[in-house]
Amino acid sequence: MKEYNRILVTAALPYANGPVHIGHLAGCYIPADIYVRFERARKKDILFVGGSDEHGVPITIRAMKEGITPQQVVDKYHAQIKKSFEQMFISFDIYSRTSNQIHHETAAGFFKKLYDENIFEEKETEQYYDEAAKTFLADRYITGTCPICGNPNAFGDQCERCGSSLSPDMLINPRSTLSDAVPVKRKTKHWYFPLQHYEQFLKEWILNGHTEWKNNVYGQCKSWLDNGLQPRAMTRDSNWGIKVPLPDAEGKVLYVWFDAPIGYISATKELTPKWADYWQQNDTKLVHFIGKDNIVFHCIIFPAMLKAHGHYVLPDNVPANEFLNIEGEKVSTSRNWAVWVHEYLEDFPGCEDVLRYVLCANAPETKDNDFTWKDFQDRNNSELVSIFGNFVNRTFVLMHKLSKGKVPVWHEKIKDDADAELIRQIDQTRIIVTELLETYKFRDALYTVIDLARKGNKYLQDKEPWKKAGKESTSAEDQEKIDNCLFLCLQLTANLAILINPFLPFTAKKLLRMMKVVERMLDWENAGKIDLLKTGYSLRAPELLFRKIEDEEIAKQMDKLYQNVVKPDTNVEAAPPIPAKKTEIQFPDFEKLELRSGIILEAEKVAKADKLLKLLVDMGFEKRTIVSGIALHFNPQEIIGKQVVVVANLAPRKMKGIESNGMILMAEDKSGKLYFVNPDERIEAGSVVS
RNA sequence: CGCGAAGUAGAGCAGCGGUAGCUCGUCGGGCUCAUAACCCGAAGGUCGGAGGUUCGAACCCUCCCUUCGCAACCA
Repeated sequence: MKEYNRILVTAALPYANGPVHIGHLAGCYIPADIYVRFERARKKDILFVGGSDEHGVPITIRAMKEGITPQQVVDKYHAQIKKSFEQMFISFDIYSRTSNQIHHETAAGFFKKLYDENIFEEKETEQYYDEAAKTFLADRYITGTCPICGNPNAFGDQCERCGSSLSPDMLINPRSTLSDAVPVKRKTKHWYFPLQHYEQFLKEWILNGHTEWKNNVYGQCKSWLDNGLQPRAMTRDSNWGIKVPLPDAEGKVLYVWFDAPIGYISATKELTPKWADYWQQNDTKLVHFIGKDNIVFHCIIFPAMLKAHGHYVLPDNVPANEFLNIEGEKVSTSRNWAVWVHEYLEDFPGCEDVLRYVLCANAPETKDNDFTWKDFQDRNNSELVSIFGNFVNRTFVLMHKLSKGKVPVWHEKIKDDADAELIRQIDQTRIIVTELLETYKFRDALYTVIDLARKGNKYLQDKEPWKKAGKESTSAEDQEKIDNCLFLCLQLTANLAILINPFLPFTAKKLLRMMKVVERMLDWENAGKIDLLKTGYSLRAPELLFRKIEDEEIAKQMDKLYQNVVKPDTNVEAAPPIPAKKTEIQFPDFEKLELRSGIILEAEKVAKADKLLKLLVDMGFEKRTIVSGIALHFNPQEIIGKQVVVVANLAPRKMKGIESNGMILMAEDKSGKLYFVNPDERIEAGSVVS
């Protein structure tokens, strides 16, 4: 393994378009923080940088909707997010923001260098433009009728009803979601980053060089690399973002995924004049903590950018987590199906570590996991309170009862097998936890620490010091046994403080206070030692580390979750009265349509497509193949012989490799059920409809 | 459509060719210094489904199903 002399840790930049929820914490901030605290305790030279991602179209749209400026939007959420992280003790060395001057300069400079070296390809394309909102439209902001299933509210990139991926050109009657205007095509120029030139390099670096990366990360990278990389536009038409630093680039900004990862660099610059050591010295270990949706940007695009720029180090690892669901359903900020961190902090003051614990113990490290309030309560009450907290508490209570509140003497001569085994376990735990943390297995590491407390409980139970002390007067021999037992339990408590510190820093602090020792004791090199608390040292009275969480509190949270959720809104589906919204047309426009009646002769499902039926329709003068997205509504057998109306002069289109020559007219009710449109009596196939 | 990841007891996970296991939870018993730990015992699984390879499959192969992610939002 490579020797590193310094470590740079980044956590994904949260988008300053809303508050953070527990999925964000579980995804990358808690794992990153655990790792950083661990390495700091090992006295490594390590920096932890992060910040808010404050550019991109959704912010401008939110600003428009709320009638404020984009800057006001990001100011509000940046402050809120930063505060949530601080309160959760996420120990960033700097939490910056991409709207900073220094970031604008850094990102623009990065772009300019690539431009000057002729790395970009300039391309002019036609894109939809909203003349009312005076802006180019991202695919997502164009809606229209889905050509596959007829959903009138399909988006330019995807139809959410039938799941087909689309491009804006495929939409029938496209409209802008911003102004409802009919978008027009306009020419626009953009700068493309030729990812394909870095394909060989990336293959070598990742597929051969980083086989240790997590399955989900490695698999995703392999998939991209095997499919071949394409040039990717690194600029956008917008006025909110980092201006493209070229003379002929009015109204152009950097693509957010070009700008955001450079934010890691800018934040480091802002933090320290020695930033270049962390980014440009080969002996730096760069680690990106992210969620799975971000894998491609951190493993493919950003490294390719860094490589193109030159001089920069590439990530040593990208331990991406999967997603956290809540009560069985995926987090949705728009439906308000989320547990917001700022609300948790209000509802459970002093329980920051409980959330840190639960989100780590149940972290989505290998697959999507589920957060439930019941699980939250159980883990708190049985693991934190009953096992960890209880061990510490009974140790302290016994120490005050049986050893006058002081660390007792250790009598080496009567050390027995149980003592030796406990000492061995303490050191063993240190070794295992160290290795697990080094390999980003935080869930297992945390379990191992809790398990040590469990072993402590067992040791105490087996020794039963309270029994020996129960008599009128305790014999000297018994007192020595009590001394040894409590001595080891206290040393174990000190070790627990060190080992739990990366995970539960508030708890570690409390333990320090109870033991009246300084923060330095938490240095990782002290783990495994059994002379951390000196004989004769008097300790404070125990304070409870954790409190029980009652059923009512959980019930309250469940109510809150279910009451505040935005019901799948029929508004969104039905609100825009589509027919009224279409622009008026002239008779010649209508005349262009050739509508004819036909009769379905054959119908069969199209293989490997859920929604498509392949139909053979008798048009009188000919028989035509038409592919129609109605398979979810009709069985092939029952529609044979059905009379239909066909748009006969629609340009042919291939679907699933079958050429479709026309379109069957269907009517749809509010529930989405489809009905054939046809003459109310049988007429000759091919008859003109007008 | 395709690609990637995942699907093992109520929950969370391990096992990845040789009798299905761990933690929590549930039920019964013992013990009691403590925010009821610890000990003993029990219930609970056709290891997503169907085929195949093998003396033997949770594990290897094939097909299928479900969930999540996937290049202009998103941990």
